[in-house]
Amino acid sequence: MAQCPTDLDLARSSPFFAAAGEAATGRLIRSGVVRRMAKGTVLFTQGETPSVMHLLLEGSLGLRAEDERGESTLVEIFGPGEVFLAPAAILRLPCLLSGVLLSDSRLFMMPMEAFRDVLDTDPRLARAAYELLARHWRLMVDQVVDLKLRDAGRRVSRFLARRAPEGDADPDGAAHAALPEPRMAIAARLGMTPETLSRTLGLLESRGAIRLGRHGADILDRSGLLGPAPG
Amino acid sequence: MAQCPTDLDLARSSPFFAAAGEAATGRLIRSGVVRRMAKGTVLFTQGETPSVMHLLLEGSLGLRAEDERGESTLVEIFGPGEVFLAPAAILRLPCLLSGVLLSDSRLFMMPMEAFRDVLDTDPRLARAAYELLARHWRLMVDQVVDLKLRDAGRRVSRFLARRAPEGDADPDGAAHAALPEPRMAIAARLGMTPETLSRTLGLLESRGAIRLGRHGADILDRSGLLGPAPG
DNA sequence: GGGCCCGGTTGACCCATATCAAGGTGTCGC
DNA sequence: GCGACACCTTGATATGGGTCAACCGGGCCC
Repeated sequence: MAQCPTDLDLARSSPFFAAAGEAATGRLIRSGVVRRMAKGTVLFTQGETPSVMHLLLEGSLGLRAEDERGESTLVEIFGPGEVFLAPAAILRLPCLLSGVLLSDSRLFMMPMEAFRDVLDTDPRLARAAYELLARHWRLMVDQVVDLKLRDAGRRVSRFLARRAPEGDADPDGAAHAALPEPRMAIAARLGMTPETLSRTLGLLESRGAIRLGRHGADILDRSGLLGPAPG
Repeated sequence: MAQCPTDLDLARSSPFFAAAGEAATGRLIRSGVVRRMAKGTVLFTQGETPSVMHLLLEGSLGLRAEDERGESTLVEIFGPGEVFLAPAAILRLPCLLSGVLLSDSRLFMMPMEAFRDVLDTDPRLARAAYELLARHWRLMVDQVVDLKLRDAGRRVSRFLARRAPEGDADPDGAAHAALPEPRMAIAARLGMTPETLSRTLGLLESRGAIRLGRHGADILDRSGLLGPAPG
């Protein structure tokens, strides 16, 4: 009940609510609550029709898919500021994926009904929704291309490069890519086994392209990451 | 210039325009034209900012991705009724993919500016847009899961099963899956080489699950398609 | 109608990555 | 501080599917 104001301010400042405008944001914020949840918590489950939408304030969430045999993988890893379940909410369909917290997190949760009500009446929320979906569609397309066209080395390299801030002050191009998620999760996201991820990171380090640390990697030589040239 | 009325009626009856409502549909229809284009035509090119949106009336369009080395693949194959370039239009970003006709086709083409104008003012078009994007997002997620979790045999089997009408009258479960696209295109869509696709289809046929024809396959035994059991 | 060309199939081989199996190493509870 | 466990890495082997090359077969043009 007693929600910390800073949490709600954080929610307001997320890209999604920023795009949705004051009116819609106010209505949605009033309808929801902020909660802290532990690593491993399953927020929604593949095949179930969700009843709450989630905005991640802090932490990390993985979208997990399970096939008919019970094998599972991570389709995407999202960080703070992201909103989930919009497609299921919009299409009134069961979730395609489960949402699992990869670290202790803080979330803003709003009832799906409230979201749909505001979506129907507020054009700016509709706009925020289609912009969000367009962005997420592009993320998935990028990943399909990655899986079809690039080998393990290039996939890992691209993943590291995208995690490291581009405009780094260091002229050497040194930048830090945080990797707080378990290796297993990152490997699944990249469509490979943890063993292959480990070996690939080792190779990159031995070439001097990166330096591996506890919870991340320093990128020492961006051009040394596995590019188009044979790896 | 002289647009055939039946073409425009066809456009009106597409799921997208049906969801967009009369007003928006009328405005968009007036702003665009119907054109016939030959197989192989590139409607839009990866990296370029598009200026027209396309609605496929008849034929087949492939979304092609090319990586930094010039290798390319097909991310998705779409049939009549589908609308393309919505994400690029919405985000005002260059195309992530090229659009190539896989067969002679008829298209309705409307200027992107018109689309954006109506999108800003008509809530029903906004709704059609986010429903379209939500659906397309789910298609891409499904494909990522396919690529990460299922082997070639299962991918081909799922592809055939989805192409064949579910509610078939024949109690044997016999149904026809049309495969008008070149094998090369289908193989790329499924993330494999034409050779592997050919061998996999051959295997399915030798098991009596399908019968291969000129431009399609009859599914003789749905349960004989490669399922969870070892292939 | 005959030859040519292109998409498709078939076969032999190979490689990237999965799989299986130990062996580290840091962290957390006691 | 010490044990134990979880996570990660490293090593050896197996394999699915890619690659390369030869071989169809059918459509099309002359």
